[in-house]
Amino acid sequence: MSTSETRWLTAGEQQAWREFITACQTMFSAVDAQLQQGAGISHGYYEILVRLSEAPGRALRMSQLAEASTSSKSRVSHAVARLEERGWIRRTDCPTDRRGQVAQLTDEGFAALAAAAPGHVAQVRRSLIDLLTPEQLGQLREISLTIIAAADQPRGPAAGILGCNALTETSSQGSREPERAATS
Amino acid sequence: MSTSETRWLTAGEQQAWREFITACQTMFSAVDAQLQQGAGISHGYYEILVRLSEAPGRALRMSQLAEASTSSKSRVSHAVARLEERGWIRRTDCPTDRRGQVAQLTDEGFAALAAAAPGHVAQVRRSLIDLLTPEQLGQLREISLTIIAAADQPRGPAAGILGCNALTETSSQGSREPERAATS
DNA sequence: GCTAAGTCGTTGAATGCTCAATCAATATCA
DNA sequence: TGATATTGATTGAGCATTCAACGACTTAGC
Repeated sequence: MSTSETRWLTAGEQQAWREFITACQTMFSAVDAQLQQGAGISHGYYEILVRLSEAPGRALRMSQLAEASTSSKSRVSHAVARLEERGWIRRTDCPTDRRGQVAQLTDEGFAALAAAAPGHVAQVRRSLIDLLTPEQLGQLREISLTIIAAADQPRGPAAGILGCNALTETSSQGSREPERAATS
Repeated sequence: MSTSETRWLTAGEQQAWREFITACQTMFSAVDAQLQQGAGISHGYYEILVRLSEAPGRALRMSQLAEASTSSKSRVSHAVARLEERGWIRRTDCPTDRRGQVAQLTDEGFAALAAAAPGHVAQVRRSLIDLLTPEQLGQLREISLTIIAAADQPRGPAAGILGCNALTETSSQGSREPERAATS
């Protein structure tokens, strides 16, 4: 509700934003398509299987699984239900908390994951890793960590005198055409 | 079908990949949430409106709209149908090709976009632009363009002697545990 | 001109995600 | 202890996206 003037994106910022979106779209759709084709599974489901496979006993509480795969409880609940139908995951009652459920990767699930992994890794190389120099990979890591850190502590409007904008020059273009500033 | 050994990701590569995924998830979900809350619209739909707003006459053929928003014809078809129900887009027959349809942003649609833009831009700043130094923004652009370019010409297995992997050291860890190599 | 092939766009089914509502079990606290 | 709040997880409705199939039209080749 603040009355502050909108700081529209500069041309360069806008380009960066749009190119970034396009890159993500093409990359993730390629990864998704490969997994769908090679393993009949979406990337989201694949992540769930991976997190389980890495957990002790290949088992996790539903909440922990949700957190580990950075997704909602609801999503995990639905997904695990589907994966249970396939026989890749088994759900059991948690012994220490009678509200809880424990999702465990079955041997079939583990085998399916092991079968899917090589094709997926190859795709990840093709779509990202092998495209970048080691320097670029480091830069990307740095950028990713910055984004994640900012999301973890979403500081409100008052974040010190300079706020989080200290590094960027204000564009202050006045009121531009909405077309040019809508950013995507 | 090739019998080549899988080149698993190194620890650093794996970290980079996962952090990148997490960053994208958190960032896009924040952007999506803001748009949903502020304008009752998903980011995908917002993009469609933006592309139309930038087109001459605020109108585009369905196919061009699909291409401009890097999405499938089917998706655009469904989305435009929904946006037409809201009165934000109007569909008319194409005068030069009787198979074609032209989607045009209505005044209501343009007004809705103009109303949504400031909040969206602010969110994009908060979630990405203002978090990065100008150098980092440049690096991100470079990386994005590389990814996009690679997707445009998905060269087959034979891409010259060195292929596209010339820049990366082979990890060649033998057959690791599937858990450690599945990458997410 | 006529057929074959390709393009434009829509449709419906299947799948996955989000949101709000719900139930059951546990924590909190007076 | 008893009332209330909180947490763990599921459910179902609603919506977006994908995929394959289709109908309509156009283009290319002969």
